Amino acid sequence: MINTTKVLKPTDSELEILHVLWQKDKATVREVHEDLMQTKDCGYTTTLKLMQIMFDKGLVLRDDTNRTHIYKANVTREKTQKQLVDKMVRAVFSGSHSQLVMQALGSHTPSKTELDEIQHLLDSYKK
Amino acid sequence: MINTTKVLKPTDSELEILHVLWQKDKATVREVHEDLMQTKDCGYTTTLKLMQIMFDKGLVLRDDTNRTHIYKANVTREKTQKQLVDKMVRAVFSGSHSQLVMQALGSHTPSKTELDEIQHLLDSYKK
DNA sequence: TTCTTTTTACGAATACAATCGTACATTGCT
DNA sequence: AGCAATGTACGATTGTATTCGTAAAAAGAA
Repeated sequence: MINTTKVLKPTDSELEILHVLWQKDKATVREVHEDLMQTKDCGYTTTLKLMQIMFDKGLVLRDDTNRTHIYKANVTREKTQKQLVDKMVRAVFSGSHSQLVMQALGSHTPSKTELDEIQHLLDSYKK
Repeated sequence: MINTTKVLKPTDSELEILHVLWQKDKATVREVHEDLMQTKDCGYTTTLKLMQIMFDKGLVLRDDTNRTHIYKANVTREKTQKQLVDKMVRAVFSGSHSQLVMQALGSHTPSKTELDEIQHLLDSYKK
């Protein structure tokens, strides 16, 4: 039996594309590329190639019924974030989640709303 | 005038070495290697080469007075952690620190002590 | 139909991280 | 002195991420 549940860790560029797909739900290469161009500068075929690689890896799905393929993320924002945070906790904070929390909290003042959200989560642990 | 204040982002392997150096303060390649071998498997020259690269990058300092060089971290744990967390916040959480906090907090139950630490930091923001 | 545009597919170049092998110098032991 | 062990330097290899150029097919415009 082959293990097919291999972890799919997106690279930095792949993450940029996933952000667009998470936001748009479905999109063509052209649409993703136009969006990316707002913040980064690269050729159309670069975006295309990346999305093809992501398809090979299983990071995205695509509908190739028509000539212009429609792409869709095949990993959720939440799972991906959790996966990358866990990796960072292990590599940078020797496995201590709360050390990361302290660092992230300490380097940026949260707004009132954010403060409340975090407090609420904290309270749920206190019981 | 050359800009010498370039950001030094350690790679995963370099980070492993930095952890050892942060813990030991000063160490030889041999000492770092022995330590690393507890968790990873690679040859001595691999560790040596990595530490030489880190020296070239300015990530570590070394005393080469004697044949056996003594290495020392040239970046602090705190600055490095902050730098990597900031990068992750940008790449994975679109710049929202509190989103990262929520994710890190939500995926792992903190101990009583950790809870108190976080609460204390939170309280300092509430005023 | 003919020319241009759009799109996919794919090979190639470049850059960097990580690993190792080998050469050579120094140290210490017999 | 002779030899093994230890250490540094450095080139070579491998793998992966990123980027781009080019070819070919399909679609659309003139």
